Amino acid sequence: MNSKAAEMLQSANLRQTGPRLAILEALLEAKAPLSRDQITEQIGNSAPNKTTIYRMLTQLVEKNLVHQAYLEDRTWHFELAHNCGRHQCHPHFTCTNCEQTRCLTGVSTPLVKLPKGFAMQRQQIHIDGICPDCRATNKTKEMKAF
Amino acid sequence: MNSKAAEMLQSANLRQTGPRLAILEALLEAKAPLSRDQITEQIGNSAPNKTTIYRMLTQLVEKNLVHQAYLEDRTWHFELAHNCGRHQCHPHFTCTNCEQTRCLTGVSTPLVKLPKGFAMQRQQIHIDGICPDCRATNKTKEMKAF
DNA sequence: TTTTACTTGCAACACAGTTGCAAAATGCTA
DNA sequence: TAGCATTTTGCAACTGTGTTGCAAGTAAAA
Repeated sequence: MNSKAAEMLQSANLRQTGPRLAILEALLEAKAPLSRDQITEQIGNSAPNKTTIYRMLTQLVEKNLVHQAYLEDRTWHFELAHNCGRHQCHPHFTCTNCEQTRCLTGVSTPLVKLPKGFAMQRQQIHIDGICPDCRATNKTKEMKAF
Repeated sequence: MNSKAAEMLQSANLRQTGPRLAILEALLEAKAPLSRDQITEQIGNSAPNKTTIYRMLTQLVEKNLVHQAYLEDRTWHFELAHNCGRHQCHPHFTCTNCEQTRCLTGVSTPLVKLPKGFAMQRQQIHIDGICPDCRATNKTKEMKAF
């Protein structure tokens, strides 16, 4: 039993229900941002309806417990709001070969200096490239010309 | 007549057709990345079918004449590949009040230093916030808490 | 002008995410 | 503990961007 999930629900003033605990536990175990589909898969047979998952995630985002990023495969990905600064999360890296997205939590990422008049709420950095695994095994389908 | 558009088609080895010239001219006139819908609107009555627009944009992206960004309103936005470095375009700024996206071509944006083993192909920076116009007129629907 | 290959438009489709509503679960109150 | 108001859930139908297959149209080479 993961009581961290229960704690988080309590701190967000949300009722403790099976579906909610399952979704939070999936996010707690994840090492990268998960799509709705990946959450369903991770939970398995007892996974809640997709509508429920989206609604739950929306609530968690509102409570600032979860961050969402919109990736180029046209799906939202969700992750717990750990390791995130006031104005930005860590950067995300998507491998153009294996198409996995991972978090780069260790790298330094200065905020862009905006021109006068602009007010920043959030800065997101997204990097495409080849991940170490794919480079090592040299299984790249095609090295795009860059 | 915009002969720049014709030139671009020639350099890309693409036949000169009405729809193609119209799409390119729309992009040439634009001051911000355009969605497919905005391109249609800009061209007006004689706008090509949406399938044609998507196919044309895909070709232009392959020829590296156009860059595309996937914004949070779930649509691709396209702009000419001007002012773009080898590994990154300028950052994009989306106002959370008026929901307009604009290019920040003047700001300095260092590349993130990736951990060992990662190879960068492209870095994209996206910033959410309030644009000067909305701050000046103070018409913000709601200032999100940040 | 003829021919060939490329382009276009249409209709049908795919698919992530949303909405309305009725049924079920939660937890508060008596 | 039983009853009740409120929240949560699941289902089905829907929305809207973007894609695909195919037949008809067009550019430009021969």
